[in-house]
Amino acid sequence: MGRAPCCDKSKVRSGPWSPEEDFKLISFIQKHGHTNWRALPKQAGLLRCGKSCRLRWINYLRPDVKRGNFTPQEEQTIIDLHTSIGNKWSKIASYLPGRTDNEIKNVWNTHLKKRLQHTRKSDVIDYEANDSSNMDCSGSSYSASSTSGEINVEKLPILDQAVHNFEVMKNPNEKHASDDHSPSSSSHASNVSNPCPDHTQPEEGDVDNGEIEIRPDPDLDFLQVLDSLDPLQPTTTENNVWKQENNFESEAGISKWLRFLESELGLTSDDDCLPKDQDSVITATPQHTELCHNFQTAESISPELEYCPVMWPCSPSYLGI
DNA sequence: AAATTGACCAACCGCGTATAA
DNA sequence: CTTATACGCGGTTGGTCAATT
Repeated sequence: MGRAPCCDKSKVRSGPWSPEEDFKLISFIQKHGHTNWRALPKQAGLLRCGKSCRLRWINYLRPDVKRGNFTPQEEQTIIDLHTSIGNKWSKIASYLPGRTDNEIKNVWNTHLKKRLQHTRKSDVIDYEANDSSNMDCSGSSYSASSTSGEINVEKLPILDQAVHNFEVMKNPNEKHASDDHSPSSSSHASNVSNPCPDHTQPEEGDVDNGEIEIRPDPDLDFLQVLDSLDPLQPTTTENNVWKQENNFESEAGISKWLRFLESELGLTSDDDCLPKDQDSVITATPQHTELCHNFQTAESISPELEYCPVMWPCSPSYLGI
């Protein structure tokens, strides 16, 4: 006799999430939070099981989730912690703010494990060739020190290494004893107030004079719009100026942004939601206006899309900080 | 150009555990 | 204390896309 299924599989959808489903989930959690995952799908009007909703939220939709490539410091932290505690992905994730256990697990299985296996083989070859005492690092000798410019923390106890790496991530601007300025860590220097990798950074081919190319794609995923508008994400020089002008470093500034976002997306139905004083007015860049237009076009294509025009909660407790 | 292979990652599955009744 | 329920975690799968043959 097997375990009872968590939900009636015949009545729920599975597979990749559509933008509409994402939108419904975000809207619901914005408004009501997530106290009961099992009841959430029904209340939110989603044909998904609660587990699926939870996973989608935690791994992808959560506002503080960090996307983009892992930094060498993050990879080193994963390696060190895995050496110490094994496949405790959620525990490892707790040392990497914004990273999910699923993402870390994927990175380990697809990149780091293979890299370590390769490095271990190299170590054996080196050992046999040199017949020297290069094995006294007992287990951590295979750390990714082969990458030039890595922090040389192999001499530290494993957990101390992890803590060290964590501190480096938290304070990328701070000078650490063995830090260098390898190209791989240049993102830190350019993102002083936000150590997150810049996944909104235009890639080669998308750039024209340093500006993001606005694609007139009516199906533009609304999350891309949100990302592009997010003042917490480092983007272009123009956006940085925009962020400074609007004081987005403060909670009041973020609140202003959210009001602006609602207004631009046409989510406010009356003047009550609009800024009352001049201090709350945000100046939009042309690309923000364009992106919002794209979203509205996409929304008109999916009329069943239902959005709750509520403020995105910004409190640390909501963000799980 | 078509077929195959491999890498990547989002999502699913089932088990262990915490908690409320 | 026992049982039922829900959540969280770790292992695994399957779809997509790019590289290779």
